[in-house]
Amino acid sequence: MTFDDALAAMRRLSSGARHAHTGQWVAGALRTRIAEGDLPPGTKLLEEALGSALGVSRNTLREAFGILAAENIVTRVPNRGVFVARPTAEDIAEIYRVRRYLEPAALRWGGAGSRVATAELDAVIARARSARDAGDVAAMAGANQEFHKAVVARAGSARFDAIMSEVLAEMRLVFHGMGDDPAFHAPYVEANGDIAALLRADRADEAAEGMRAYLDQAESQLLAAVRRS
Amino acid sequence: MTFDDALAAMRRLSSGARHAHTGQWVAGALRTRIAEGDLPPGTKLLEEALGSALGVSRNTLREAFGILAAENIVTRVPNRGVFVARPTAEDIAEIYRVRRYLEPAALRWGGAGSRVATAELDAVIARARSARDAGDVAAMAGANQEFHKAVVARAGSARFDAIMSEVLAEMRLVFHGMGDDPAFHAPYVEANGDIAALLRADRADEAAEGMRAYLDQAESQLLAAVRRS
DNA sequence: AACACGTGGATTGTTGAACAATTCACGTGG
DNA sequence: CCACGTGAATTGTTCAACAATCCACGTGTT
Repeated sequence: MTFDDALAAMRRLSSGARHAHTGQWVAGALRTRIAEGDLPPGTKLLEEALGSALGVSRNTLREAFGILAAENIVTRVPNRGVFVARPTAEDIAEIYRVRRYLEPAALRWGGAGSRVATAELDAVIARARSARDAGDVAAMAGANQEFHKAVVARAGSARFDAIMSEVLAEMRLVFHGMGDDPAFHAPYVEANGDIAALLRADRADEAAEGMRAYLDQAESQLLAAVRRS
Repeated sequence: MTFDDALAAMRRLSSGARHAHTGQWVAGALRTRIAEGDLPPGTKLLEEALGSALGVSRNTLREAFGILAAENIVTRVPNRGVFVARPTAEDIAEIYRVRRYLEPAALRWGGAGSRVATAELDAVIARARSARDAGDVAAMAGANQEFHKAVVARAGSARFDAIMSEVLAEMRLVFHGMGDDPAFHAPYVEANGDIAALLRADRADEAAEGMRAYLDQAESQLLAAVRRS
C-alpha cells in the first residue's frame, strides 16, 4: 500500500472526532493505520496531505504527531518532518532492556494471590497454540503479544499497562521488516507455557528469571536478523 | 508567589528558544517554575496570559502543555483548561505502585558487576546525612530523591530514567503540600543506607525486598497525611 | 436562604492564512 | 565527481477568527 493509497483510505474514515478530542482521534487513526502496516516504517507523514485527507488543520495534526512521538510510534525530526518509526538495533536493545525489568518484576511481585490472572495467561497460550497449529503466523504473534501484555498487567498499574502497549506497538514495527517468519514466534509459544506453569506452581522467582533468559534469547535472535538486513 | 508574580518572573526570562525547539523550551521553563513551587498544585495556566508572558503563540504554548501533560506535571481538562497537577490519593497510590516494581527490579537485576554505582549511592546518602544534621530539609529531600534516581539508573535504561524523573517531579508536587516536615524524609536517610549496604554485600534480592517494604511504609505515611488534609 | 435558569463574557479547541526558517531537489560550473 | 546556487517544498510558528464550552453573575421562584 502506497502513501497515496493510505491517504485515500483515510479520506474514507468517517470523522469520529468530537470537539476537544480531535487531536486524540487523529492520533488513534494514525496509530491504527501504522499498526496494520498501511504506513510502513520510514514513511514520511506529510502534514499538508495528511491534514487534508483527515479533514483537520495542520495544527491539529501536529498535536496528534506530538502524541504519537511520545509513544515512539513516529520519529519527529526537527525541520525535516515526521516519519513512521523504524526501530534501529539500539532501539531494539532499549525495548528489550525495558522488558527485561518490567516483565520479570510483574511476574515476581505482581498478581499476588490471583489465580484468575494465571487462567488468563493459559487462555492466551491456548490461542497461540491453535494459531501455530493452523499455520496462522499473524494470529500466533498477536497471541504471544497478548501473553506479554497480560504478564505486565499482573502489576495492576495503569502506567505500566500503557508503557507495555507502547512497547508492543514498537515491537510490531520491528517485526514489520521480518515478514511472517514463524521462527520469531513459534518457539516462544511453549516458552510462554513454561512460564505460566512456574507461576501456577507458585515459583514466581523462577518464572521471573526464566523470563529474563527468554527475553535475552529473543533479543539476540532479533538483533541478528536486523544485522543481516 | 501569585500567578501574576509568576507571570512577571517569566516575562524576565530571556528567550532561550531556538527555532524548532520553542515548544520544548516553553515546557522546560514551566517545568522549572513548577518544580520550584512558583506555580503551586492546582494553579490554572491561562493560555493567553502565559503565551504573552513567554512571548509565544497560543499554539506553541499548547504544544508545551501537551509535553507536560504526558509527564503528569500538569492536568489537562478538556474545555476547562490546564492546571498544575495536584496528585490525589489515587495518583499517589499509582506512583508508589510504579516505584514498587521499578526500583526493586533495578536493585535486583541491575548494575551487575558495578561497584561504581554503589559508590554513587553512598555519596548521595552522605549528602543526605549532612543535610539532615544541618537541619536542611529541602536538601535532605533532594538527596533522598537523588538516591532513588540512582537506584533506577542501575537498570541502564534511558526510558526508565525518564520515567523516574517524571515520577520524582510528581513526588515533589505531592510534597509541596506537606511543608518542610522532616518526618517525611529523615527516617529514610538511614533506610537508604541499609539498602546500599545490602547491595555492597551482594545481597541484591534482599535489597529489592527491603525497598518494597520501605516504599510500602513511605506510601502509607504519605497517604495518611493526605487524608488528614 | 437556597436553588434554578438565563445571559454575557471568558476561555479553550480548532481552523486557515501568512510568514520565517530550514531542507530538498535540481541544474550549472569547475 | 564535487561544490555551489537557486527555487520550490515543507516544517515551525504566529496571528486572527470562529466554534464550542464553561464560568460568573444576576434574577426569579420556592
